[in-house]
Amino acid sequence: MTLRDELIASATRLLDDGGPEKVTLREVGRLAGVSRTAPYRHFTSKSDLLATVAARELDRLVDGIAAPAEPPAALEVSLSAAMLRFLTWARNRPERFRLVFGHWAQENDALREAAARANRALVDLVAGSQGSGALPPGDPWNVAAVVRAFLHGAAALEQNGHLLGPDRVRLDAEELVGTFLSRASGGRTSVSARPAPTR
Amino acid sequence: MTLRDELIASATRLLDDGGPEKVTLREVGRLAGVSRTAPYRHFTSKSDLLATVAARELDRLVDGIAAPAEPPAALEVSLSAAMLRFLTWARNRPERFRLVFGHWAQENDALREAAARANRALVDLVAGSQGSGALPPGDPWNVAAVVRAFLHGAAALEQNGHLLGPDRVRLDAEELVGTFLSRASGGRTSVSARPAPTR
DNA sequence: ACCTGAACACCGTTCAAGT
DNA sequence: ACCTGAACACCGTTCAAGT
Repeated sequence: MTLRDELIASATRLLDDGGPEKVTLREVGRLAGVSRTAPYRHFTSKSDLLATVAARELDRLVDGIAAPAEPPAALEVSLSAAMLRFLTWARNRPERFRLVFGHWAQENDALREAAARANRALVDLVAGSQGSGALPPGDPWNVAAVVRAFLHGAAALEQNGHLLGPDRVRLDAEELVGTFLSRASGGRTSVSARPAPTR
Repeated sequence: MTLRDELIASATRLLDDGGPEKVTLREVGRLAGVSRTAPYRHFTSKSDLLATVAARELDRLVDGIAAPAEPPAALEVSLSAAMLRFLTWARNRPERFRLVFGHWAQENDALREAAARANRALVDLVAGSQGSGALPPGDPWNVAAVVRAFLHGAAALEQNGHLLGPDRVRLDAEELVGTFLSRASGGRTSVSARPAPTR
């Protein structure tokens, strides 16, 4: 394991522990057994280090979510399962979710590439679901963007406590997936499968 | 105008200019013609100051968006117009959008109250649209949460550059509203009204 | 009651210097 | 080629002291 990888691992641990502001280069270096300026030989800045963490996590996420089910499932079930898996990930790794899908002023090549790959995987799932009638027809990029927006918002609002029901009861993001999909399909299907837990 | 209001105005200006990290208490004080520790007589911390800015902006937003149209419009047009207005606000005031709907660890009373008010306004719009058939039936809190999640995600992903079409063309959040609403209503209506610009 | 100036404990980043 | 230690220019926050 190279020092670069060690630094990424340390940064990820600190991120999970207390968000980006807890990821100080001093502590990252200390955890890797190195000085506080050593990270600058491997990353141009703290922002660059975090972008690398984000890119790695997004790649991992796509691998975990887009993996074919065992045994192979119908495509609309795959879409629903993928959506639920995404929400589970966002809930279990809130800091990573916020980092990966947060605000990136100057973008990192690896992160942009990972985002494009994630998008393609979703478009494929959506197109498949349209073919089987679980989603209505229409430009798959547009429909995928609606799905993506819904998922992102559900995860973000749940974390921020903005997903309120009557009397400030917090709503469950997973429950919304059922509402979303049944409305989107015009009542043609109703899916309520629970996802296998992501690692 | 009290010093407290002056500090809020200064903080808002700095926020629009360069995000929360540009809102330094030193500069907030300087803009208000006061020392850098003076804000601590009016806010317990920088975070408390920002929460107050967020609460004010959210109140303003609800007033601007939930205002009855002139002349009065059908309810489903109101919902569509409100959604488009929200997206316009988020695009024109990206830092305020991120602040208001960002991560709030220790919540502020005023902000929580403003969020509840915004939620109620949306639930009313959704319930009205269900009554006129523009949205399918179902628990209005659930349907409103889906609408809210979609809107939040569309605004956030557009800002983050994650809303990609084929060949990395950036998709238009407003276009997605049409897709979202026509799918949600099961093709019963198709709305494409453009909103009046928010100030 | 409200404000100030100095001070404290942090940051990210740079750079000359070491091996 | 890679790492270090000191230094710089910032932060938020505290606190004794002023009016």
